[in-house]
Amino acid sequence: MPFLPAKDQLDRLKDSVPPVEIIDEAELLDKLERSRAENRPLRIKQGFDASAPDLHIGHAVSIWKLKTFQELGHKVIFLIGDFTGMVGDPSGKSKTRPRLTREQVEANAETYRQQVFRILDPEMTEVRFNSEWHAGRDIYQFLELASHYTVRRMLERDDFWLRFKEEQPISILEFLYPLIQAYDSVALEADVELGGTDQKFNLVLTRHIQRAYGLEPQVLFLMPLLCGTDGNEKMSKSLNNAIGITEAPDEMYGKVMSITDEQLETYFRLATSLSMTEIKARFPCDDPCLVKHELAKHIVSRYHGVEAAEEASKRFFSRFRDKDWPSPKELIQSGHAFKIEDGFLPRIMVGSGSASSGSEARRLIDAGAVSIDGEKFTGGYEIDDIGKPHRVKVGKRRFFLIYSDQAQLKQLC
RNA sequence: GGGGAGAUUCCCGAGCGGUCAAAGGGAACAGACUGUAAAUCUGUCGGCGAAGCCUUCGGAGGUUCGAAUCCUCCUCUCCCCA
Repeated sequence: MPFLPAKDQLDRLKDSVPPVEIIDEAELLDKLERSRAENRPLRIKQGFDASAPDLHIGHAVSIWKLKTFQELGHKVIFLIGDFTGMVGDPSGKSKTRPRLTREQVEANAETYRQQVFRILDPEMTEVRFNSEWHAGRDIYQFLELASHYTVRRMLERDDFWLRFKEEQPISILEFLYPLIQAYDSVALEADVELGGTDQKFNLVLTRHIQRAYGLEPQVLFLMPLLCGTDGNEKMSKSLNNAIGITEAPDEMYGKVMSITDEQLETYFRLATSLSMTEIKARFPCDDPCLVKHELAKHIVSRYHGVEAAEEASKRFFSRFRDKDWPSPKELIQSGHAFKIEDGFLPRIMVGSGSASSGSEARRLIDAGAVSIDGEKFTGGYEIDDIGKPHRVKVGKRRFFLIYSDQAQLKQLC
């Protein structure tokens, strides 16, 4: 497949979700020209931490951009930071992050593959691990790498400087990390690297190190960060504000519905493939709820298809607007049916996963969060009539079915 | 190497011998309300078939009728000096 003219490629790359910054655009054009002249795809790299293998729609912002590069005929290198994961990054205040074992890294890598190939084309993707070149390096090579940068410049990085001023610990290892990462681009001879704007420092350092090793520096694509569903922090699984790209349609839909109204337009811009004109046409809007439903459908269909999105939307309406309960059949099919021995509710709730301990279950019951067959449950902690199946609701969105013998289930189906 | 400060529940952070399962805030969960799993208000927020009991305040010992609080040692962090 012949490559498009450099300028056309650049236009495509700046379309849809444009990068916040390209360092440097002229260099990129030059690389694109040469790649076209030599009929050689560019090597487009992005690195991912091996310790947290769950990709969310915030990561997806730049993964979709990788996809665009693939569509233009370039090669994507999906780098998994397994070496760095196995060393164990001590950053993050008090607790040392656990080191990953070889097995965990393998398992995480597999999880990554499953997730990332929902977006990327496996044929044009190279999955690499940075232990390939780091694991066997001797200390001389390592010291040489370390000689290319200074403490002062390292301290320029915002979060280091902040922690330094705040008298927070910074381990030497953390200083070394950006260098280790930077070497990845040397080993891979990357032409372009993508990353969030929060990675700017690390990525700029990468160019410096590539030059030090006699390579042409890679072009950086700094991609915008997507805010989490809470509306003020960057999306991250550990902050519990993330929408995973493999989450079930209903979960995904509901989570999109829980974003704040202020984030609505940003989500349209960063998490859908709609053009700027299409998005602009919707704002300012006087019915955010309606537009949010539209957004939810767009996002769900991006990962699960249009049909699944429509289904999820219908279920959302019936469950939260009309307050319908799922039918027994649905509950059985989705694995939310539990056989019980007796009617002691706290244990039933723990068994069904709707409470993490008996104490929590009691609190939920006391707070009036539990309904059985449509009625708020107020009968203490014991269900009297266990001779027939019951539908149980805990809070707004946890439903399950309980039954005491198999024959009852058959009747329901 | 010397001197000083500190480590508290998911996170931040008060507590400095009994009234401590530990203030306050954030997160989370629930209830009410709604246009929504937005916003707002209210409540809950270690475990136990719940009477009472058990386990938690960096780790290990000790003092005391009684320790998150006092003592000893250890581990880790920050600051100042070298």
